[in-house]
Amino acid sequence: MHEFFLPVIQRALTALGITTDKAIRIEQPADKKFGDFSTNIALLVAKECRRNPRELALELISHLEFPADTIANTEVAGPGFINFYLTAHCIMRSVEELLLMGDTYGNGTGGEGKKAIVEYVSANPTGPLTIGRGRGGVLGDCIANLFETQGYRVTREYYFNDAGRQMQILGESVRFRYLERCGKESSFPDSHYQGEYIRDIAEKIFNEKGNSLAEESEVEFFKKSAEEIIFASIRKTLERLGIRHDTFFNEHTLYSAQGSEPSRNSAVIASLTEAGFIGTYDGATWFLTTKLGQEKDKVLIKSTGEPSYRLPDIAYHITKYERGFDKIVNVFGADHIDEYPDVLEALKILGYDTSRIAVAINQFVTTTVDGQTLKMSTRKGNADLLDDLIDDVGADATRLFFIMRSKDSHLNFDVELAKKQSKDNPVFYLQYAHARICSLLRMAKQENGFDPDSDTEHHLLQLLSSPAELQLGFALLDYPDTIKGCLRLLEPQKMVDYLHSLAEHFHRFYQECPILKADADISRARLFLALATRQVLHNGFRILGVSAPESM
RNA sequence: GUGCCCGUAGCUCAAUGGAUAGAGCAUCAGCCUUCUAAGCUGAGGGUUACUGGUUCGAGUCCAGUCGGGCGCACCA
Repeated sequence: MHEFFLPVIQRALTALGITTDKAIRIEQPADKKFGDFSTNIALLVAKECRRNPRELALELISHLEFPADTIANTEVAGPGFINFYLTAHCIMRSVEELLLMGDTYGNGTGGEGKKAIVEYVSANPTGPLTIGRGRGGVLGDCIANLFETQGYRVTREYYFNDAGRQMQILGESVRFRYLERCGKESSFPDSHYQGEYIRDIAEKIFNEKGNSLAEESEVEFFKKSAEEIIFASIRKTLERLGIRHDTFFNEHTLYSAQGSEPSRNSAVIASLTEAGFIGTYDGATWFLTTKLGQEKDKVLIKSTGEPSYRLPDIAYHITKYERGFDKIVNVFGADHIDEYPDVLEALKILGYDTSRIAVAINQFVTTTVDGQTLKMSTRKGNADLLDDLIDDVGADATRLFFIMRSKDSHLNFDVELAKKQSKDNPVFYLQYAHARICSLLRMAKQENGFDPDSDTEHHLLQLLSSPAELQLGFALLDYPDTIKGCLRLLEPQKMVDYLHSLAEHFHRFYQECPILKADADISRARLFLALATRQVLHNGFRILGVSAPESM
């Protein structure tokens, strides 16, 4: 609805000869007695105009010109708010349009012709996915979905490294377990991966190779096998949540020279050297971030000659620019919080427009079972596995629980609650609304021959006028703005809240307004309203990646 | 010590600088001979951790204090 009000208010301001750099904002008052929509523009500009805000608001009102039969009333209230009340006609007209748009309702055009990349999960294949990773995975997936609604061509990317030290340790861990399996003495180090899955991998190798590798001192085979097996399991887990990446970017490709061209890592060092931000001391090559006011310089190439993770990270981001992405979104957990500012600084120095980059950081997940908090660590092998959680509570609850809290808040995942097949579980409240509508439509077809595909007299909606009907209709109009709000903040949680409140409006409407038992025209009008609600629930569920059950 | 996040009802969490701080769960009281009661209606429950500041207006912004989480490697 923002698009509806903004130009009208802007014209009124111009008519009064007021220019301001303050953004006009349209908000929805919490309390309906302050209107369906409201603006504080008079309060904002009053000062610079040296005017009384109320008087200014009154004058503004007289210059507002809305299309016929859309605004029932405009008033000035409080210190100078301007409150607007929509007509029933306006609300139901919009619901009619919604029905015509169907699956595309809520979509925008802001991203047409643009490319976006969303990078998420990006776990190295050292072990099965943990619950903590799941939160970032679902968050990233939803963000990608949100960008698609605006017309962006979205690439979902997974960045990984199969060459670092952690992978080496992984290989060694498997080798130790394998030797144990062969009946040999092995002193498994505390520093290595303790998880049961290491034994499973060793077992698998033993079953295929017997003890033929017992004398093998090279760890390479064990590492490679482990990587393959673990990666397959990660992808399988993600698939269960409906998360599919388009591209898997191997960090190691940044290390090797391309024909006569130097490696991407070297190219970064060369450019940063040219810019004067590279120094060498203590046997290492440093990014001179102290020049940018930071406390310490950051190592780009270790004294061993290997790049630290920062260098390929910078090189990696350059590829995102070179691949032509207009919007670059990175999703990661709070433990990587210190990582990206250096990357941004380097990109800035190298002349890249870092305003294209948006970073979504999700805080940690603590899992509680029976009120007990579980602490996790992949290394120690006592991690909560994402797979186990999905087994326990199902994919829908897993996804919804991960995004029903703001990404900035520490998520308390109550496994007992998510497991409950009862109304305590918020997943059911949303899905129930959808199932209820489907059931209603089935019955309408059976008993009254109502068929949404051929029955298109949507104008009957104009017959509806009760508060429950209008409030539901009004809630439906919020959906497009909700998407935009989610995108602005990279925060799908707002969609969960919105859908919850939409479901609430529907249930109230359902309670108060007989649908199949009403007079023929009213009955059809209410069916259209229910149909529109189902459409919006359906569209919203698709963004969240939650299923829309037709019966429960 | 320092960087980032958080501190809001008994619990889990909302609230683009706006008007009387809201939901769910839990507690209590109502609503099914009627389209799915996995629902609806109502009640109680708050010094928004604390202290200052900015402004017409602060849970929100700024400074400080106190608590909790996560980082602070020549690991990723």
